[in-house]
Amino acid sequence: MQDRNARIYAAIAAIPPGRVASYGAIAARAGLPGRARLVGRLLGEVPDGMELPWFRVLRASGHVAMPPGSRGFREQCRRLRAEGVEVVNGRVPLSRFGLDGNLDHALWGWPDA
DNA sequence: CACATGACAGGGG
DNA sequence: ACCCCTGCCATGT
Repeated sequence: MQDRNARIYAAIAAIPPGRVASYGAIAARAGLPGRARLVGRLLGEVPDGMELPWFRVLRASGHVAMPPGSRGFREQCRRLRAEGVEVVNGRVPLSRFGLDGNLDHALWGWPDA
């Protein structure tokens, strides 16, 4: 059970800077296909201080998942732009920055393939 | 124990 | 491209 969370965190930590991934993609890479919601629930409970690139996780549509205008929303957009990711109206062009759905899988440098 | 909720996703209209 | 509905599943009432 706890091991499950660890794998999800690992999947998120593996997203290269300047790129983004969807909740579903993270769940899949963590060996939990179809459990995107689980990933979202976990991100909502990331203990302060835990170092994790949570801001690189978006909806499958490329949208930032938090309520537009909310504190977290702005924080996420800010951090993404800080590393060169383009955010337009709370949305990121997955065609260019997305890790899933493209030919960029080679960039996921983790232990499987 | 039944029911509502949620940082989700995919398919259809 | 947007809205709605359905499938999912852990938590909280």
